[in-house]
Amino acid sequence: MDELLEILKKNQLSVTAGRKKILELFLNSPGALAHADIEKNTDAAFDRVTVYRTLQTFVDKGIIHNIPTTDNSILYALCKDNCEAGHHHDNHVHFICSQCNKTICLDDVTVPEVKLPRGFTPTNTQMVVHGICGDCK
Amino acid sequence: MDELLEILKKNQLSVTAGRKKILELFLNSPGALAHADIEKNTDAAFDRVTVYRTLQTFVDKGIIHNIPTTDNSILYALCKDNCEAGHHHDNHVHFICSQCNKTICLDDVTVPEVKLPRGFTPTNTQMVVHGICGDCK
DNA sequence: AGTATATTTGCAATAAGGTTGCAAGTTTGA
DNA sequence: TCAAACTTGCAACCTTATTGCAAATATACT
Repeated sequence: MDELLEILKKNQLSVTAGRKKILELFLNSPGALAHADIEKNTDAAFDRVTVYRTLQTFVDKGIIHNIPTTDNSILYALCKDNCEAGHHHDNHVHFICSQCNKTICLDDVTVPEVKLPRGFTPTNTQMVVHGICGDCK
Repeated sequence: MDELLEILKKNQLSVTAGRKKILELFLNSPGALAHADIEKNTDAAFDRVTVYRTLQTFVDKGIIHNIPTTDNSILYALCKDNCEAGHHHDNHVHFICSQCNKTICLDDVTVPEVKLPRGFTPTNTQMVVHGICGDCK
């Protein structure tokens, strides 16, 4: 069975053209995508609202997760491991290239633990590294 | 001399009511502030545009830095150390409390180094820990 | 202190990003 | 194939952010 369909089925989502296309974009992208990237890559075939709702649905189901950014934008990337709804395992480091501006999931680089001051209880840690990626060097 | 004035002078900024008030807010806040927080705490005495421009000026001068967030908002916090324009040293961890929603600079917790895959050159790393802070426990 | 220059502010208009309600269109499963 | 459930697109709306320009303010100088 096609990987696309498999993912949608597994998450009990009905299969629509929009969801297939957007999920395909994520599967073919090495890094993260913003709402704007998706609109661009679909030639505006889908309504803005549909894209927003599809992304939200995917986040809710644990298919994608979002990445913190300093500028006012939301980036989304595939959850590589077995994320389930409401229970993510995206404990890898994200890399943002200052040159090409791409965001890449470093799936093999795990976020290290840090010792927090007394009283603080961590539940989830995110790490974003800025720099120059291999392609831009 | 007043700390407020000292900071503004040191950065060659003319001293205005807005800049004084906004800088004062940061000096009195244990954590990060969003644009909205500032508007709220100044009783809208200053135009929205002025607040945006003041924040941008402070970032440019290295007085404050911004913190990456997952939701679509920009948070700003004071640079504690000797940041200069274009050259920041905010290598500490940020903590966001899931309960009270405050963002706190953990000035004593340094961002650890991570080993990146071949080809990647880091320039700056940010780390955000989500969890429950001491006050909310 | 008074004044000229440079800087900053506020307003209005505009743009960008995101959300909601609802009717029409699709998908699913019997 | 058909009905129920879900998804989409449209329109309207809201929030957040940016820009140009004239009025107001701060600074530096005499």
